[in-house]
Amino acid sequence: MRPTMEDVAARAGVSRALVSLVMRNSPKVSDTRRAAVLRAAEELGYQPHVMARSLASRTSTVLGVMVNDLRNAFFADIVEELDSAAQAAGFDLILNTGGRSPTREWNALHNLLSFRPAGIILLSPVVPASAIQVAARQCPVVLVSRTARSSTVDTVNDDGEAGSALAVDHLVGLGHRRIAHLDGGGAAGAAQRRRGFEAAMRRHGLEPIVVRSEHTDIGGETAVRQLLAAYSRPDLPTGLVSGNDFNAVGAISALEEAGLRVPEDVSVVGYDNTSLAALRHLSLTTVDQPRKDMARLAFEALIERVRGERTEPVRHLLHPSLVVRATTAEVSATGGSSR
Amino acid sequence: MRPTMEDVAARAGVSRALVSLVMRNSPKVSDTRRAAVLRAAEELGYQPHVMARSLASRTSTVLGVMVNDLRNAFFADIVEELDSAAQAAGFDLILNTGGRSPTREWNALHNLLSFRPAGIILLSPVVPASAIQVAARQCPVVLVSRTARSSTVDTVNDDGEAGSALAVDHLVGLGHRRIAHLDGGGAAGAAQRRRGFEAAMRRHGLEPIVVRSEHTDIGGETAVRQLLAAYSRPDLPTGLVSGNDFNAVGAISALEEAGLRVPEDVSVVGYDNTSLAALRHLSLTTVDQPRKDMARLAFEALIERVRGERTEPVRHLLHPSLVVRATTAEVSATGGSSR
DNA sequence: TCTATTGATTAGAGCGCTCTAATCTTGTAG
DNA sequence: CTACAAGATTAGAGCGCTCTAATCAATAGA
Repeated sequence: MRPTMEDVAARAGVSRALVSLVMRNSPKVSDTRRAAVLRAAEELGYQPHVMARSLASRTSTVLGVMVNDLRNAFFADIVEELDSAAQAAGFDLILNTGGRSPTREWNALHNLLSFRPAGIILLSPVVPASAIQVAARQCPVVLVSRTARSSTVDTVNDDGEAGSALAVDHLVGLGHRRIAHLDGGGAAGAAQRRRGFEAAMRRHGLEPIVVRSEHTDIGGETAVRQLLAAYSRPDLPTGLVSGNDFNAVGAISALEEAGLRVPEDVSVVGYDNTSLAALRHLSLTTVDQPRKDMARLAFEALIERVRGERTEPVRHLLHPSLVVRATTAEVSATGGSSR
Repeated sequence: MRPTMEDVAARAGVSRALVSLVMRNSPKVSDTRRAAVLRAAEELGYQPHVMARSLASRTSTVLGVMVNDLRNAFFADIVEELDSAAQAAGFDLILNTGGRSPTREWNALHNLLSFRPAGIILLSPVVPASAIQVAARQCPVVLVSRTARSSTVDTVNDDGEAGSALAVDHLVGLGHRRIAHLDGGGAAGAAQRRRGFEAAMRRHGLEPIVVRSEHTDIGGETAVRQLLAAYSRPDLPTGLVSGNDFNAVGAISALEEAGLRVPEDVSVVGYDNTSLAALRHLSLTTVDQPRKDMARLAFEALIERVRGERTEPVRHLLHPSLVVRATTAEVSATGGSSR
């Protein structure tokens, strides 16, 4: 059996309560006793039992994190950042996945709640708002990559409309006028990105072209094939704004397969600035969401609520930035197409 | 305050103990009472408090998972799989990251242990064996992608030597004779992969060429440049076995930059079969570690220990397989080089 | 010398649950 | 009708800790 506080107390010749004070760094302990307790604890290899502590103190150091899809590097980055923030602040992360299914996610959420965590962060959840509301009644909840109306939950999002606009402005600045958006269908944030694209195009007095697609490389390929079938070469869009990086990679494949060069014939912009985009082999121009900042803001918002320092909801809308790499260039003299 | 068992008991007009039995699906409860309790619980929105439960029962449903690096899709996949296995078996995952630093990892490990978890799974840990031993004295420990001698810990690894051999055999079968390995330096499993490469080459009566590199795309680029500088074109290796997929992608970039075509002039094989390799744009021939199986075996091994069904250590060494895609081809008639 | 006063220490209740052992109900056999 | 086994229910201790209030020791003031 692992040593308990009682064991340490006995060995140090003090009471359990004193050991408790030492373990919590209370200032009202004499140096002599503190040293004795610390030594006894060391000798026994004692470690406080967080669960017992949390039960007795009616407070929790546990933060629940639900990730919609860990495989998505975007969330993995956020989780890493949350983890280090939590560690620094003395909190422990409990993590689980929702597997993109509302049912599984609902289960996962329940599991988290049964720990009576101090707070919960949901990364791009797909459960209905009512489920989130249920959770919010039990502890502070922060949503990342998902909006909410409820005044009891905070949200952190990137401004998808601004992100798409960034991409469009960049392409227009390079002389492109026929620009298409390969949209992400029902994926999180896809609608925003599409709206931003359309608005930006209109602002430039251009006609937005939208191809329904998906946030996968296959989706990008298929969409480009559709584009190739629908337009004669001289009329083909010279600029593509993909819903995300995977989609962009697929689009590039299909373009090259069709004998079109990137960026000489067609420029392509991705979204998310995943590690994929940064690969020199691809060197994808893409929109970067400030992941670190998003994670940090989410964490801070949560902690503020946990500490009861704030009751007003907070809505962070972060500004993305454009990372220009090698898949975009000035539209060519020939009109950027034909051949 | 959230309702407790006492509240449910009061509302259902029974004792707390009875509620406890119902919550644990005990068969020795009359249907009438069970229904009453369930209804009361429902009405109050009662949920058992896992921590209190674990404290009282002296058992834990918590499994600790430490991930060396979540950003690495390989581990993300394993975690996802572990999560679903855990959920199915009624366990909860507590996760944290070591950030590839032994110190941070040691902290993370301590945090996990302070939950008195039922067991711990370490994914490619970098802490010293002694630290693992300390953990193993507290609860069952399973190591993934790391070997151990201690009889109290189980391990799950892929057979890196066999994996490299697979790559070599494939290339030799395609007629390649000058084959180089871009090794992963100090990365986990890199030594094994190199040994496997060397052994396989010798088995074929060929001289192994090893370039010290890293498990990154930059590493792959640099290594190929070294190769290009060291060999005249006709003598350049026609086959490359990279330490992992990232490295392979970097290698391909550098080759193409130098005017060499993949796979016409040089064939390249990666390792890990990350989602990267599967992108049609890259279509990288690579060695696949059976991640799902690895996760499942790790979970099973842990649960067996947790349940006390086994005390003998278990050493799973999984056989990788080769996924042939588009970056390898028969060595060309011209000798596979020059020009 | 005696009482405040301050700081250090401890007793003891209790967090929400489980578990053992005891108690209460039945149903059934004698 | 009694006795008793089997099943259903509950009392109560206790898991490892925290927290309040009480106790104790030591110094200072009168």
